[in-house]
Amino acid sequence: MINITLPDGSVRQYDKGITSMQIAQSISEGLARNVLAAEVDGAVWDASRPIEQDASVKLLTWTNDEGKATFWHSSAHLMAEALEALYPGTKFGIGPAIETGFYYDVDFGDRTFAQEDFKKIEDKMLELAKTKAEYIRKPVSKDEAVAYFTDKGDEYKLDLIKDLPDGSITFYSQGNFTDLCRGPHIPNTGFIKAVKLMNVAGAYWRGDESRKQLTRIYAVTFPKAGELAEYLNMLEEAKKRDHRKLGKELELFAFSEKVGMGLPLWLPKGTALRERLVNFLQRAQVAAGYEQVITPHIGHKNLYVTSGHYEKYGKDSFQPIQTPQEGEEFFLKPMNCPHHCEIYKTKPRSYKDLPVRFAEFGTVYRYEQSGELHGLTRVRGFTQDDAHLFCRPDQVKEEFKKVIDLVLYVFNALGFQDYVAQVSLRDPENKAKYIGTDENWQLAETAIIEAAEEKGLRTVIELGEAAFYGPKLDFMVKDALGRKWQLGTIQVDYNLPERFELEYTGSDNQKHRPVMIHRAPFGSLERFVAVLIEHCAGNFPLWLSPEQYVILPISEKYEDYAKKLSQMLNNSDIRGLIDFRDEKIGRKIRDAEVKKIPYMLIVGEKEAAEGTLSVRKHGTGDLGSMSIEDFKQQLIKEITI
RNA sequence: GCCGACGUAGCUCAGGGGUAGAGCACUUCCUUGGUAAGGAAGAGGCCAAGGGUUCAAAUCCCUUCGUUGGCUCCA
Repeated sequence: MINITLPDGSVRQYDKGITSMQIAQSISEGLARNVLAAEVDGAVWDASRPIEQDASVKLLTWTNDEGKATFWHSSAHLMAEALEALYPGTKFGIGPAIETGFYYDVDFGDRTFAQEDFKKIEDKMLELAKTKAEYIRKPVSKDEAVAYFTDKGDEYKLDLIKDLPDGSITFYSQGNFTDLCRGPHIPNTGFIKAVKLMNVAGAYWRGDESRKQLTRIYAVTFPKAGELAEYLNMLEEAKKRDHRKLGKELELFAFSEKVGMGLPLWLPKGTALRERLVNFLQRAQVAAGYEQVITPHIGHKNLYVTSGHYEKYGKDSFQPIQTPQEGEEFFLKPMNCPHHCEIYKTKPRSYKDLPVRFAEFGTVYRYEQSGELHGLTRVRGFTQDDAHLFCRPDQVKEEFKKVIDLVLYVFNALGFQDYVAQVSLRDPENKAKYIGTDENWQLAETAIIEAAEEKGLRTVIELGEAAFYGPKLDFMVKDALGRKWQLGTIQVDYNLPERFELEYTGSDNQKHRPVMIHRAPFGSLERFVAVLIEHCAGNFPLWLSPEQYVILPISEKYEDYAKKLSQMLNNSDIRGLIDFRDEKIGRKIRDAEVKKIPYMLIVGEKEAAEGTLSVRKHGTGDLGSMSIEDFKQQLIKEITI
């Protein structure tokens, strides 16, 4: 007999070799029907795998993330089986579960594969699922594994096996399909009730640009047909908040083929929004001891030779601007740091002066790969809310904490709750590729981790993700469609102070190198506005809203009153417009609602006579009538942040 | 940059070898109205650009540009 500890702490006794599925059955039939896999002493196992000794067991169902991942991973095998049945000779790369669903990288040889084939594959998968084929685990020796895939002619699997130690290799089979796989899997294919292929994409084998590109098929499956419908519906809803769609509808920004790809045009309303964000941050930065600076949009080649960017990015960036002067070259500035370093050098600095903080809303240009451009989140010309802090090594942590405070202040003011702080550190295996002394890195990495901890940030640590010049902390958020974007960033830099030979005089009267911290709470105004649009689905906080009200006269008889009202509101710095169109009030309200204007002020005979206004709030409805003064006060209260 | 999809009126889209359609928006007229679309008429397009096949191309083929889903990249 062995002792099985369940998550509630209870201990049950079973015969040696019991499976998680049998444990589930001993608890209830209903539970057994839903068990997909089990966590045994922390590792996820097949529900059918025998347990040979005392263990703690957590049964996994569709409601656990691990259960879902197992379900989707098994679905990937099912899809592979369907592909093999429909297209014999298909070779398979890897087919993991992802956040929602799974993919499989496959090589169809010369056959082209397109979305028309989706239906056929979905049908085949459902057909195979109905057979309730069991997923069978089989440990194999390395030789056996090699023999099987050599015989099958699948070089990708062989490539994977090459790196696996003998004795750790397992195969999983279901129906007519056998795959190299560590597992675990769901009990049988019958659990899979709904299938949807999402899209196809090219993906390099093992993520390496120099290797062959395979066809990656993304799909998602569910244990109930209704859940698929729900999921597709959710995707539709998410699309409605896509910043590219809302940006067009709300007339915030546009792109023009003639101007060039990835170069956003800010329309009047978008500009109004952006300027308010700029003013907001500028005020906060002044309060935090920053000094505003301005630098040109181009810089001499030598600036970037000194900074090292010329060597690293010269060929892959916008090409130099020539001048009538033979051999003279200027570059569009891809970042503001080198300019700010030169500002630092305009005079000798003492340790008593540090830290100094130079802030600039600096527009930069980067030649991003064409396939990378995406709405406002990835563009070729954008404005960073940049600043560079120059401080002593012993000030890094304190400065870091202050920057975190500033970022959190910005995020709070705009209602961002859902973000993760990603701390990017050196790859400990490969310290050679980083610049700067071991001691300084140690100091900076510790400072960042401690600062994040002391500020109570939800943090993930990524080893090897640091820039070559220093560790960093990025605030990551997700867009409406679940894609992750980096907003705020704080980076420590040992490289540029070195290259620009920045110094300060210490209390010992010796020259020392300052540490440079790059930081941008928004990241870039473009990306921030994009994420903000999606975050609030276009319903901006009142203080940011391009129009705060629209006056809707019942008929043209009340236009004079509307103008008077608008004048009074404008005098109190409340902005908006009047709908003079010859339309019925119902129509004007509808249009204002669609345009997401926060307040609709309806004025007619009654209001004009009493000197009041009838207020309707976007998305809420009629608030009744109130005096002009009351409305003004209410708005001013709401606007104050 | 690579793989796939797409590009028709300002917007959202239908059509599809025989020289273009809807709804909304726009203009004019009627209507002067009370909390999410009043009525009528009109105007608007080299069907992304270039080349080819054809008696005939918006439609089929090729190239380019742009958009888009991924991959790689992201100072």
